[in-house]
Amino acid sequence: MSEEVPRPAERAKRLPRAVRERQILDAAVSVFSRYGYHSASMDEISEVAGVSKPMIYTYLGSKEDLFGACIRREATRLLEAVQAGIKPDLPPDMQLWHGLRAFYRFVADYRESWTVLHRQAMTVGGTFAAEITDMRTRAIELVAALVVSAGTRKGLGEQAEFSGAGLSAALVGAAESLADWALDHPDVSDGVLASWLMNLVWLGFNDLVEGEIWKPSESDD
Amino acid sequence: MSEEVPRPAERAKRLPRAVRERQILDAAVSVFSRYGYHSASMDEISEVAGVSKPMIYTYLGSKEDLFGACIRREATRLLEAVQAGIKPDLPPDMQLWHGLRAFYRFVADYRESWTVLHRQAMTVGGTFAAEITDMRTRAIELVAALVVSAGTRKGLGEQAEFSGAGLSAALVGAAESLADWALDHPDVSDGVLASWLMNLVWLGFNDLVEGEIWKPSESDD
DNA sequence: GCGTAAGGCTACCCGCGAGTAGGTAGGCGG
DNA sequence: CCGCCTACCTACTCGCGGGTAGCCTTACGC
Repeated sequence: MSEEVPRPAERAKRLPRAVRERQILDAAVSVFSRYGYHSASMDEISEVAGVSKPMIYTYLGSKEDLFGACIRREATRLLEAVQAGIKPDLPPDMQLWHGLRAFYRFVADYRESWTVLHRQAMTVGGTFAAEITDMRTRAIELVAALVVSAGTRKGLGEQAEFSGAGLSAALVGAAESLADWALDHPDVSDGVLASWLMNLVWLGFNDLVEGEIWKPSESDD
Repeated sequence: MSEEVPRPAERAKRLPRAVRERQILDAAVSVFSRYGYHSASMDEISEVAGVSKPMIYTYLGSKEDLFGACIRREATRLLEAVQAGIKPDLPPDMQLWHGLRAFYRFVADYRESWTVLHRQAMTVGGTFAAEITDMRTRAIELVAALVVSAGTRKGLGEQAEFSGAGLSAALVGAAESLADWALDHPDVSDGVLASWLMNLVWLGFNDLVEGEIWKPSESDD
């Protein structure tokens, strides 16, 4: 049988480093998103990647390094996706709406990325939690800027700024939570999700800005 | 020195089982809340509890059992705290407000409990995640019932019910996120937190119910 | 006082998984 | 056609931490 088998590329061999790194990161994100940082084993990641364990260590370093690389890649993706969706010269509510749509589109398209970023990254003590918290803080501040901008534009200054940070934190949490909910309801489009949130909070903001506030009907307790 | 030391309870010894179980659970909640399930070691828990490791195993079983016991105790505490705060014969918005206040009071008083329930319980694959998700779902359904009740009371039926589940998920997420935010701002009282949320969402709901809806100003894209 | 059961401990086992040593193979310059 | 560098693997080490075997000791009943 001197005939050479004509398909030597079934299990692709001898690929350039960049390609392998991509494969490894893809596998790592997938495994981390399913099991979380601690329960994920390097053996399983290497298996999913179709690569042996030492490859991972030579290319991406330790488990923590690998996880960091995942986090950073997915965070960048998310950030770029949202920024690409925003049109900076629109009024605040439209900016928020477009940002939300882009966000939900991203979550739907890359659910593993979202899971790793949102759920798993907090479970690794130390650096990554801080990094994620930082990203989240920036998102909150961005939203707060929109809200305050809308507030001052309408003339209400002090109160909007005071409660702005808390409200924005709440809004970001609402958006995240709705994203998780949407994972179980894939038939609901990103436009509908964004609209729900806008209806929920923006009308609330609007009323606040107009000076209408809710307060307990009787001041018992 | 035949004189007996009158305070034999400095390093208390030979305590009844119920007391030890309490100490162990307290220590476990504290350690789990700091490090998460996987990174927490039984050795550290035993050290914090002031008790040796075998005690934990004889009294509370395996690590997973111990964590389960923590989750269940803290969940019960939270549930009872919120239920104690609710007055069932008030109108929906007041019920929600009282529930929120009780919730934020609990989070402030037992921040470790909250951390374990909210952050760490999801990181243990399987049963506990399901249990927590279940609790959360019940909370969402409860809120949804309030919202729909307020909606139908005002005459709007179909639309409120349709988006009710998603909106409630968002609201619960907002409440949780604001709870996390409040952990870093202990000077903000539970009443203020609850009021912020009410202003944010209830006014939004109100507008929805009244038929006023937000929509993108121009239907580009 | 003295048996006995319940409270409590020290000192160990052992599997799992992160990380590595050292060797093989295939392509490319010369 | 030959060396050699780089892609790549098999097969190991080793420490951490969950879990346990077996022993000590104090209080209390009789």
